[in-house]
Amino acid sequence: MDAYKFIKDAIILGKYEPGMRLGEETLAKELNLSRTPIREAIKQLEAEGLVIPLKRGVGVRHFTKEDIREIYDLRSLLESYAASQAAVNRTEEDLIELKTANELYEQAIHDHLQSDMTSIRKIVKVNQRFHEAIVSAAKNKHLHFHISKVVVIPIVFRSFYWYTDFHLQQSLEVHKIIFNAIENKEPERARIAMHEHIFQGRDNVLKHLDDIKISHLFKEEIK
Amino acid sequence: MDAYKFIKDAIILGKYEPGMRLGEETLAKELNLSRTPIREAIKQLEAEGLVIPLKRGVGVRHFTKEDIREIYDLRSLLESYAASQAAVNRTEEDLIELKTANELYEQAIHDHLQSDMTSIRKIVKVNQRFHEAIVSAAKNKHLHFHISKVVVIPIVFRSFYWYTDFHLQQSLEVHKIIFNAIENKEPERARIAMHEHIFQGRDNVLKHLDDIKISHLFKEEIK
DNA sequence: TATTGACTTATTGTATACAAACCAATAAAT
DNA sequence: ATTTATTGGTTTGTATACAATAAGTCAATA
Repeated sequence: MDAYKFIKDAIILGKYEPGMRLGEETLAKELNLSRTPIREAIKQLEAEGLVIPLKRGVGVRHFTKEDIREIYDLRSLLESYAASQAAVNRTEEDLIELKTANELYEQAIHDHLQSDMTSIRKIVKVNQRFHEAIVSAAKNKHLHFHISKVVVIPIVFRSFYWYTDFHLQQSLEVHKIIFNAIENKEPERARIAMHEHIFQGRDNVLKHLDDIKISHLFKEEIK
Repeated sequence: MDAYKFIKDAIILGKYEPGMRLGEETLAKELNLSRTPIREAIKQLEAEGLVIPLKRGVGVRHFTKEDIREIYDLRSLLESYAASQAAVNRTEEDLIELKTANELYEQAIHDHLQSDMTSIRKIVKVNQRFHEAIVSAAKNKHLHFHISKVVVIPIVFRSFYWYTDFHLQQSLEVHKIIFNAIENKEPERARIAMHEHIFQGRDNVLKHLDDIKISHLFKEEIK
């Protein structure tokens, strides 16, 4: 298996504690590979900022509350812009994908049962699909590239864990507004709605993050 | 010497043609290193998008006119935001650095002689210092991280080559406006000025880029 | 008891050898 | 003549060995 993907997934799933020292040898054994491909994977992950060099070896990067604030600011800036550009550049195909993603999202929320992890994961997935569709519709590959790097981080600290039914309902409404604005080619309305949407998410996360360390509440869901 | 730095500098200086196939062995020989550290460097550069995997080996990424448009859009978005945030978060120290950078910029432009490469490079350098100071003053490490990746690319295709005296004079004026806005804590004015500034740069580059390939007009300046 | 220094061990950095994949060119067959 | 197969050389992918360096440990001394 590909070392880069494996380690990245492991980080996203929270398999490794932030700050925890990962030895090359250990990772190599775990993956039945030699150190060489492991090192390359790590270099890539370093360049993406998911992993940092430690005294000896590397560690999953530990994100502070300050980081979270900064990342959401940045993400909001980028995705709001993507939404506005989507409203300008979207094709009919984009619109179809957007519509599908949103219908699936509505469905997933409808089917959702409080604190059922399977249905939460489903929601996370279709939510990602909707956001991805918007970024695609914006037709800017470089924007896309950078957003994809920024978006990973909230996943690492389990932002979705704190979704409440109220928040989900609210999200659904905003998604609809965003879709509508993009459909009707109203960039400014799309931008504002997206901005609001992401800040709702941010506030929701920050509320639950008063100096608890964000680590790993989902150990059981890791194979 | 560090392989990552070496190769990156070589790309920025235009030592390698875009799309040109770079073999690991060749690079290794050039640097008196084995392939192992070279491969790591390449993986990092790939993650930054400066280099792409080719049929055989890697190549310096070739940026099209479309890329340039996208990159400047993105850069403008990010740096305008940085300017507005700088106007909010700047400290007194930031202000001093900003002032210094701007005075050096004025000096450099004043000393500038048409098409003298040494003085052009001087201008480029202090210009970078000014922009860097703004991003620092914005106090958002993640924003900083992504801007630094975006900013490299215009350097790769020698945007400064086409600076005219008129453009330089214009730049100086805008720099002053930006500084002023940040000093007086006027985020919106800073944002707009920065946006305008970067778009002037963009238009200037695009004007000169009608499907010539941007490659490497400065071979002689490379050791 | 704390601190320094030497020694031991663990971990990364680099080189190199070999395996696998790939491209190209040439030869054979239709 | 055109297409397909085969083979040779080049280039990357992976493993492994060894060198360099940093960390940890324990004892000796202040």
